[in-house]
Amino acid sequence: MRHLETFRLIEAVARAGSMRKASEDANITASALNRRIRRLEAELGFDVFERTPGGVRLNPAGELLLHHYRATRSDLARVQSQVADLSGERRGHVSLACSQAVLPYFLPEQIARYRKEHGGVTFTVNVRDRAQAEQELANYASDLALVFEPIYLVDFEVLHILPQRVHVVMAADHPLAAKQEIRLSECLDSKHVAPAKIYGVRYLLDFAARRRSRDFRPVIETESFDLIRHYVLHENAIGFQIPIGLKAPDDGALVFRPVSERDVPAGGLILGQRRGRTLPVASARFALQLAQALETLASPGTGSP
Amino acid sequence: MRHLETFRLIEAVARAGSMRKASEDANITASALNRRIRRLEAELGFDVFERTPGGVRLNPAGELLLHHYRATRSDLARVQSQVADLSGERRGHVSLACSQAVLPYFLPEQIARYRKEHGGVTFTVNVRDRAQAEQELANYASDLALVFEPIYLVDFEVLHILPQRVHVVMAADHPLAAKQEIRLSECLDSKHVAPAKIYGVRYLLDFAARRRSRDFRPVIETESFDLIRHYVLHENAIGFQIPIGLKAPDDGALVFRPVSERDVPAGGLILGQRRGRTLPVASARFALQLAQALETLASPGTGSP
DNA sequence: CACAGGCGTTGCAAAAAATGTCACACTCAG
DNA sequence: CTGAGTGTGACATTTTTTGCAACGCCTGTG
Repeated sequence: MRHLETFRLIEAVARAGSMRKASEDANITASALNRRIRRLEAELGFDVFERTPGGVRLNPAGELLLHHYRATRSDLARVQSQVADLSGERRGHVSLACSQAVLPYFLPEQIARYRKEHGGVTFTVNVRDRAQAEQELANYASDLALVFEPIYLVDFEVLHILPQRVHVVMAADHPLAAKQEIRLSECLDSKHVAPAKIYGVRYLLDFAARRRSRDFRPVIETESFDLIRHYVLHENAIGFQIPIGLKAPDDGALVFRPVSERDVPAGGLILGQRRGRTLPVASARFALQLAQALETLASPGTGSP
Repeated sequence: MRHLETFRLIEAVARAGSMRKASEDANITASALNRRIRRLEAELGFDVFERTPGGVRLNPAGELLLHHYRATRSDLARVQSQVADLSGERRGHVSLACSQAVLPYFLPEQIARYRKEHGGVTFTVNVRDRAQAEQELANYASDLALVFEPIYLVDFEVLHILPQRVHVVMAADHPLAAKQEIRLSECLDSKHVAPAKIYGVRYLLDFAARRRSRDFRPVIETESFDLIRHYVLHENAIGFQIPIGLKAPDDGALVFRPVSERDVPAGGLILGQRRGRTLPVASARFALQLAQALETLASPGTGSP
C-alpha cells in the first residue's frame, strides 16, 4: 500500500536503529529517507525519532505512531479480506502464534481441514511462548494465539478454553506406568525431564511443588517438548506434556498418565485474540473452527488422547 | 495528512455522487481525481465505486474502505492528542453529540469548567436525537454522546448513566402545580405540548400511555424543548422535560413537578462512546469530568434542580 | 431520430514532487 | 588527531502527478 510507505520506512528505521542502515534495506537513499520522515514529522507536528549521534531511536510519540501504523495496516488487511469474502471467494491469510503442544497433531489437522474447503487461504504459524504470543497479538503481528496458560494481559480476549491436565510421559516399562493417575510427589521422586520455566506446564508444576515445599530438580531442562518425548525412551525418566500434544505411538513404547488433580490443577489451552479487534474473515472463520474442534475435544472427557 | 489524501477524495466523491462534482469541491481535475482512485483500486485489488452512467456510488467494498478510513483518521487524531498530552500541554478537540436537554444549563457549565483548566482544547457540540447520536459515534464523527434513552446499538458503550424522571413543565398558576407529584392520567387529561416521537421523553410517555390504553393527544408536537418551555406560559397547558434541562426562572413563573414513577419509569441520561475505541486524551478527560458531574447530580436525589 | 448535456476515462505535455549525488557538520572510539 | 559513523541540506535529475483536451458512453428531450 503506497500511502503507508512512509510508515513502513519508519518501522524499518526503528528496527535498524539508523537511517543509513535502513535506507540500504529499503533501496532508497539516506537523504530521501530522512526527508520523508522529516516531512511527516512536520505534518504531524511532532518528532517521531530521537536523534542521537550514532543513530536514531523512536521517542514515545514515535512508539504511539508506530502502533497506530500497525493497527491501521492490520485493519486494512481485514478490509481486503472481507471484500474478498463478499465476492464469494474465500481468500486471505491467517497468522497464528501457538504453543508447541498443538504443533504435532492438532494444528496440522485443523489447518488441512480448513484449507480443504478454502484453498485460497494461507497460513503463518509461529511457535511462541505464552508471553510472546500475547505480545504478538498486541503488535498485530498475529491474528490469533493458541497457548497454554497465558499471562492474561488486559488486551487478551479469550475466545475458547480447553482444560488440559498435565500428563506424565514415560516409557511403557517405567514403574509409574502401571498406575492410572500419578501423584506429584512420585514425579518429583523420579528422574524427570522438564520444560523450561517460560512454559505453562512448568509453571503449573513449579507452583504445585512449591506449595508442598518440594523442589523441582530436572535432569534435563529444555525448551523442546519433542526432546522430552523422545528422551524418556532412552533413559528411564519421566517427562511432562498436555494431552493435545500427545498421541500414543503404534508400538506402544510410550505411555501417558495424568498427574493427580489433587496436586496439579488442570491448566487452560486458550484460543485468544487481541481485545476489541475485528479479525479478517479468514482468521475469524478459522478461529470458529478451532473453537469447535476444542469443544469436541473437551466433551468426551478430560481424556487422554 | 497527506497520506490519507486519496481517502479524503474518495469520501468527497462518495458524498457528491460524482467525480466531476467532487473534483470541483476539491480543487482538482476530474481526470486527476479519477486516476488517483483508479490507482488505489488497482493497489487494493478491488473497485471502490460502482460506475453508473450519471455518476458513481460506493459499492459494499467501498463502504468498508470508507469506514476503515474514518477509523484510521480518528485513531491518528487520538495519537496526535496523546502526543500533545505527553509533552505536558493539553491540546486537542472534543466532539460531542447530545440531546437538547443538556444544552441550556448543564453543558455550557461543564465545557466552561473544562476550558478554564485547558484552554487549548476546542469543542464541537452537535444536537442529535438518540438514533443519530449513536450513528455519529459509529462514524467516528463524534467522540462522545450524551443522550436521553438511547437505542443501545451493539457498538454503543455506556460510560455513565444518570436516571432522570420525566417532569411536567407548567405555569405556576396551573392547577396541577399544586401537587408534588403528578399522575400520567392527569397529564393526559390536561392540554399538553409534547416533544416529537424521536425523543426519549416522548418515547417513555407514549409507552406508558399505551399500557393504560390511553392516547397522547398533544395540542402542539415539536422538536424544540425550548418552544415547549415557553409555550406553557402563554396557554394554560403542560409540557414535559427532564430535570437536567430545567432551571426555575427567578420570577417563579414556571414550575416543574415529576410524573409519578408508578406511571412513567425514570429514563437514563447516558454518556457513551463507540465500543472499544480509545478516545483522544481531551475527549477521555472530558468524559471523565462529565461522568463525575453526573454522579454529583445523582447523589442529592433524583431531585428537581 | 438526432442531439445536447451529463458522465467516466484516456493521451500527452507541463508542473510538481520525490529521489540521488555530493558535501557538510557533528560525535565518539581508538 | 583521525577515521568511521551519524543526520542533514543544496542542487540536478528522475519519477510521479496533474491539467487540458478529446473520446466514448448513456439518458432525457425536442
